[in-house]
Amino acid sequence: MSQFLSYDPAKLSLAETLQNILKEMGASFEVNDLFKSIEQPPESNLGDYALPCFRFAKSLKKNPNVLAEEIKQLIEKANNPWLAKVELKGAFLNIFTDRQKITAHIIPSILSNEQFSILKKQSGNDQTKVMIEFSQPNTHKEFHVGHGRNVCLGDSLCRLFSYNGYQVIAANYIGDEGAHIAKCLWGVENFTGEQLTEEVNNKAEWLGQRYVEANNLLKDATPENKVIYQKEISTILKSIESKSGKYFETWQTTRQYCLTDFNSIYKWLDVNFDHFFYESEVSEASQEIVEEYIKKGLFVESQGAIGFDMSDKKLGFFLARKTDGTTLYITKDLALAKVKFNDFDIDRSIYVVGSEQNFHFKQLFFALEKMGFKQADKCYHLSYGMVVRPDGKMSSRTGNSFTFLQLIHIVMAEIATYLEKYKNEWSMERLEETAHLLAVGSIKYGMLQADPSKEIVFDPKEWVSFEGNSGPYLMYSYARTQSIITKAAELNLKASLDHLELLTHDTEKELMRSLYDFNQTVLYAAENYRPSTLATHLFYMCKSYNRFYTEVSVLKAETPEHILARLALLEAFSKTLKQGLNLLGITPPEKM
RNA sequence: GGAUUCGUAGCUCAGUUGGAUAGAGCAACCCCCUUCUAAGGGGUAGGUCGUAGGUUCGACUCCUACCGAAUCCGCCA
Repeated sequence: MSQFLSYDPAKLSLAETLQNILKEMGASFEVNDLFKSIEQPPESNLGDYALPCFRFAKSLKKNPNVLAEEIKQLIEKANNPWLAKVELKGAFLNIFTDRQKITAHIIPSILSNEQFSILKKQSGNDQTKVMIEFSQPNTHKEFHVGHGRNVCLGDSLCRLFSYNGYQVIAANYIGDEGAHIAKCLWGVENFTGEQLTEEVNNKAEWLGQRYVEANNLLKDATPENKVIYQKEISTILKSIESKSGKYFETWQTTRQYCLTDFNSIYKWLDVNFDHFFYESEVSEASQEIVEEYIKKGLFVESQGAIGFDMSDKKLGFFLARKTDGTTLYITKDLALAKVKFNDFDIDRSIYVVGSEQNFHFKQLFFALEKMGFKQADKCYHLSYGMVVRPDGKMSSRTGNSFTFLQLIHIVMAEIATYLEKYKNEWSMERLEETAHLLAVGSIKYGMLQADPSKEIVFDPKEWVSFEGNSGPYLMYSYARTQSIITKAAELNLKASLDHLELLTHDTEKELMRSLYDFNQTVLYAAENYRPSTLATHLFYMCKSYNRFYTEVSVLKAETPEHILARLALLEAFSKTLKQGLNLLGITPPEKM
């Protein structure tokens, strides 16, 4: 188990030394536990690690300040090769690592790529199969920026889990059935404008508009008309669900239009799925589940409908079948979960779904538990906040939303202006390629740098401002490394590990520390389902790099040895940044 | 009415699971391109961490109450 901590060998070694010291004193602590209680001082000049001694003082019944002094002396006596100096400040011990040893460890480890497989090899996660379900768009509706956030989050999560050694199945669950589609097709039937043909661009958007109109028509209808309309819609829904009749055919073609549109967005975003589930696939199974659990007595009749009374758990009533005999979204989720557990043999199931469905998942997971699924407690709902407009919420029902394609166009326009400086130098193809990479990186970073649980206020003006903490800033930092590396190659200069002891500048030490902490951050990001912590770390890493860039010169360094050592650091940074961006789903261009 | 989440600089947000003097980015003001890409770097200014209690060596972080916001609470997904 303590092997798993070897992504930070210095801290692990310190924890082991500490364990021996405390044992001598008569207190027994696990290495793991001690490892966790070693912190980072508030400022880097205070040291590399900090150890508050209060808890040890408590269990040894000693004065914390006195104990800290005792521990300090024993650490010094232990002669741990990773450690250089210990300073005492109240009950805090500030510990300085041996710079040379850290440098000699981290740079070669990164350059050989070993650093990037430590977690995969040593985490012991390789026997755990995780299914991450995300995106879940509804057909016959536009794909708006909120859906975009979901895709970016889910994709990054897949990459993070994979990096940490898990077997990952990226799953999509398409909502291709249900009342909203019946409404949409009803809207299509009542629509007199330009019809949907092969030539229409963004067919999902066209259908989404019909859906909005249908909703408005229903809302404004007289009570008598409303009854008629509802009946018509219900007829359409039944035709779709029974997979027969004229509406079934319309459903098939329009559904396919939407799937094609979605796939082109996934392709643009460089997001891949291992498996697609469809709501229409599980509707029959969901009916069977209702039957099965009526027999088992879990589901009961109530007000003409069927469901599961959870009011004693403050979860209200789980509605499984409507009075008209059709099932609901949540019923299909029961059937889908069963397929996931039984057919895919997964150990963990993660659902990336918006926070407005928190209650839905509480009901769902509780139902699964009571239905006897052992994996129910291995289900996790990664809830994320909505993307809202500065003037309020977005809703595809009212049409008050920003589509993802609109976002792409806004960002692309801004990037085109920036890339004009290469207009005469680059081919059209290269310009387009670079613009694409920059747009994807800008959007993904924007979606991921915020804590998932919080709302994102989507202000188009903010999103095209590419300064400071933004995707382009990180990609620009990467491009700056490539520029130097290319020039070095032209001069026949090769990074060398022979002079690493020359890396003593403040900015070099700061950058090194940031590289050293990379794996710790990635581990944390996956365990907490928070790509945002990785995004923040990468930002600080680039901040260090850009300071390094302005304060010291690589190619015009003091001595030839300095050039070679700095090239090694530069390459290590470049590789780490590229790996980190990859975990966010971002591929930086080599030049921008 | 109940449940969940949230409230940190003018704005947008970090804050390593309870640690030391609360940090960034925008916006404002002032510096730095004959020097590896200025989408960069440095600096100034900006704070009663929603409010009031509690828990302890120590609270932005945990507990309670209140104020405010968002979402959800049976025939939508």
